Amino acid sequence: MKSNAFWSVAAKQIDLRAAAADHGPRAKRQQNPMNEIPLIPRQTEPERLRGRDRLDLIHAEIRSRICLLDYPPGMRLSETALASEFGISRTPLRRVLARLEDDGLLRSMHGVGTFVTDVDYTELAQVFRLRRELTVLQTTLDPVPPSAALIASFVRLQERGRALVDAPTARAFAELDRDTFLCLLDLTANAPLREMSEALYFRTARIWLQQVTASQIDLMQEIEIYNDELRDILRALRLGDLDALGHMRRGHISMSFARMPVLIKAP
Amino acid sequence: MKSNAFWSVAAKQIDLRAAAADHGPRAKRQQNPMNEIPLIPRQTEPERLRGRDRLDLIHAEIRSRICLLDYPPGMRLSETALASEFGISRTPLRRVLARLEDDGLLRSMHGVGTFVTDVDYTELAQVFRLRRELTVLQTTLDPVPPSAALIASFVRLQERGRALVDAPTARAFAELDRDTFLCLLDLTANAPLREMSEALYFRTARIWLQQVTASQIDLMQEIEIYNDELRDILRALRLGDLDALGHMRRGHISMSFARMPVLIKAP
DNA sequence: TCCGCGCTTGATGTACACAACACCTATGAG
DNA sequence: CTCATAGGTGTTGTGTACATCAAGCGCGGA
Repeated sequence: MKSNAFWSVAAKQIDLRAAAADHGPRAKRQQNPMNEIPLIPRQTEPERLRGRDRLDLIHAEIRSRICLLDYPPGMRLSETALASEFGISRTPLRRVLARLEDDGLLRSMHGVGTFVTDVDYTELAQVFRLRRELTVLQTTLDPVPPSAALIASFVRLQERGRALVDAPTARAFAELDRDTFLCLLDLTANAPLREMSEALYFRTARIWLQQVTASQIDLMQEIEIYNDELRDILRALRLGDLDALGHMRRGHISMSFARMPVLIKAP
Repeated sequence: MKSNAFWSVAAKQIDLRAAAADHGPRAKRQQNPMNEIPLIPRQTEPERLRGRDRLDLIHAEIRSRICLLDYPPGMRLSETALASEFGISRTPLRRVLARLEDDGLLRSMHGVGTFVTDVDYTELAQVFRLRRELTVLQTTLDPVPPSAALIASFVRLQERGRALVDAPTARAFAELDRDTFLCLLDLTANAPLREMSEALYFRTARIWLQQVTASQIDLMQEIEIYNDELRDILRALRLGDLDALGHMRRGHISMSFARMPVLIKAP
């Protein structure tokens, strides 16, 4: 009997989360409209996807668990346990873990185990410096005029940010930041830039949450700053001034890194 | 009996090529100095590497074959044939192919086969625009002062470029361009930037060679232009003026794309 | 008491057989 | 003669048993 704990219990929140946040983990999936038109949309078991889509969903799920510290750095992941949880064998699961290892989130050692990686200061600084520059490119390289739907999505994000003041939660804040990032990724049509920016974001997103949890960063102050940032971005979005938006985000990212307490100095 | 045609016949050129060009396909391999110090350097069978290094070598080899058009776009690759050639099973080979698929060089379809991807004009233009910007970052983000060894390597590259005038070969030109690119990648210490730049380069490197082979680009003219570029870069290297180097390269990349005849317009 | 060696144990990595899938071809009905 | 359909055939994807490796543990000797 396959223990489909994931597909039955967690499928609801996953579907919601993935549908909203999964803008493009594999951007190379071009739509094949003629290929599969199920005459009867099998809603009896919507949880069982086919082929590569299923692995993409599992990839996004494990990545989310790592970035939300459900799997904290240094934790060992059991391949057999994960395989049985997702109802698949070790072979396809290992493909997912290999991708996560290429993303820099996991590291597997023969005979020892698969561990969630930790981020040292050097890597963190390098990723932030690169993200700082790529943020500007996201609004200057192949810019897409903000659509009404995008602005509407952003208004909802802003409401989530305001609601966060009354019920401050580090995890909800991290999810908001992730969804905001993915939403703003639609401002460029450059597919390689989108893929790389997304990979870079998820590579260090957990560090901030880690420090907030350790009470080394003031959560309320961060929420206030973030709401101001959302306000600024929405103004620029409504004006269609992508240049201003990009440079403001560059400043915010730079300051966000500056507010981080330096954990470990490079030796 | 394993048909070790690759490890015995092609091992020599592979070792040479990989040692010179393989600056870092997997940049996350941090050196573990204490782990393996073979007391007796097993030169009796140097071809059999262990664990992940072997897969990295196979990955670089297949990638090289794709970019040098040994495997032209649209060609079908047989998993069983490749596995037997490299003397391994399908399981670890499929991990290599999965990475190549993530790199955008392969596409495998269930029940049909694994094919070398073709690059359409939209993707080519997006990659070039992004590479154009990243080139500047390679000399401004975490710059490394050019060492004497780097300049010496570059002098050798320049000699190869001059020798190309007397014996013009598209393939040798492509190899020179690849080695030059990888050599200049040492000018930045930003590991994520290096990884992404390298991935982007190999994603579209074959298009130029494809067009030269089709006689749509004048090879001799390209060689002359390239030698001028190498001269300019070496001047900037000797002066230590990385800013000038980066912006000159940006201009060269931009013109290189402009000289390409437009194959297919986006529909 | 401390060091060293070998066994046990559990992990990842690999090989192989089978399932799922798509294309091709032949065959038969209209 | 044409078209549809069923089966053959070769491919990729998956499941499972086994090989390989490293860390922990216990035992024995110095």
